[in-house]
Amino acid sequence: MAPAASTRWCPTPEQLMILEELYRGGIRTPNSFQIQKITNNLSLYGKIEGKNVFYWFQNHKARDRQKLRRKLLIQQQQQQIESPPPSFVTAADFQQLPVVYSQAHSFLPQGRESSMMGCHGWKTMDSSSRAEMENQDTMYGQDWMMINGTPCCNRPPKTLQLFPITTKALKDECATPYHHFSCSTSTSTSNTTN
Amino acid sequence: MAPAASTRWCPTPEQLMILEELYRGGIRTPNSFQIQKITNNLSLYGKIEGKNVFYWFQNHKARDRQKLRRKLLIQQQQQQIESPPPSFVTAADFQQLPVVYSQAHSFLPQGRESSMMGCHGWKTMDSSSRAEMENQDTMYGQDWMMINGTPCCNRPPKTLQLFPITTKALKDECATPYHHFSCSTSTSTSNTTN
DNA sequence: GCAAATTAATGATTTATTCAAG
DNA sequence: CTTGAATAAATCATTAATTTGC
Repeated sequence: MAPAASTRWCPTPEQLMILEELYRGGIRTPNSFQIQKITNNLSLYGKIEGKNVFYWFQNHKARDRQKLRRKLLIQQQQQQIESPPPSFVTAADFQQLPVVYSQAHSFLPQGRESSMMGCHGWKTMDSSSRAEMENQDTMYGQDWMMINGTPCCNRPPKTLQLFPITTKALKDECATPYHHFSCSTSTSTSNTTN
Repeated sequence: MAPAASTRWCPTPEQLMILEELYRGGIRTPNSFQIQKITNNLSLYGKIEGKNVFYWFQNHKARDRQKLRRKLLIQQQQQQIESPPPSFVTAADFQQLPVVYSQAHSFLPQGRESSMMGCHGWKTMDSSSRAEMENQDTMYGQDWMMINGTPCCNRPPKTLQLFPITTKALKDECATPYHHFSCSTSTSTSNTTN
């Protein structure tokens, strides 16, 4: 019997160490280029794919936030113990550390995570790197795309041979995606009927 | 000045029609293969990328659910008007149309959307197609990956030339992803230190 | 010591929200 | 207002730690 290869990525200590350093360095939501590079580099230390890197940052960021939220909640509760609540609610109650994020975030300003971004270690970088990094953050990878909760590369869509007018055949094809799967990358982007 | 090409995908009527038919046909969360095929096919009718297809199904499904939820809420409210609430809660209250989905779904059985799946048009397909389709639903695309909320393809990670031991250079590289970006696809998957 | 049983971490997916173009 | 795009939160699922009884 085969070793039944592990179904999920298991980061090596080296990989983890580097990822954490990058995180501490301020990287939160790496774009396609960054992920590709990180993946390439980390592959020196063990098998790894881009999606592993993507998920790692996603999860790490989320669980950091979560940890912080809990901490704030506890602090809040502590405060409530120290100073018993007033007999009725005052405006001041809403100017304190505000409830749970999941309840409060709909009130937050503009930027999705403007308050979260860059609260770690930016200062440890020289300003030029930082500038480039921030520039990166406002860029979105436009040549990558996400699929099924799994992503995929944006190769110029290749037209299938024999695509029928009716959608019947398409449905069938989608039901049995194993057949007819070719991979040539001809650049026939002839349609711009947009 | 260039026409400043539209920043987001604008589906053509044909594309929309096909997507909707596929949706009615039961497709909800197409996997990588399906998305690739659909994309290829739809590209006959206008420019389109895989992520457009991905997002389309994502949004369509979500907004369908949303619509349904609202409908149920209204129904519920109607019922409350017709028959005024009992003086206290009875078991029967929990056997009726159950509150808002977002509140109720944590009580649902196993499958993530077992109740949601297949409530549209499965019966319009012959059983063999349906079987294949359902089989598909349990499969995950393993050769695609997601990036930045954008995905990317799983080319075997190519090791960079000159990757330093320290992460300093990696950080810099990630900050300036424009340089040193090469695209050869050598299959050097030599690491399995898992 | 050492497995089976529990629990904690964390990788992977899906769903809910939000932003913003048109 | 509708809807494409993107991100955050919630959830699932597997692996690692840890505990427990022997």
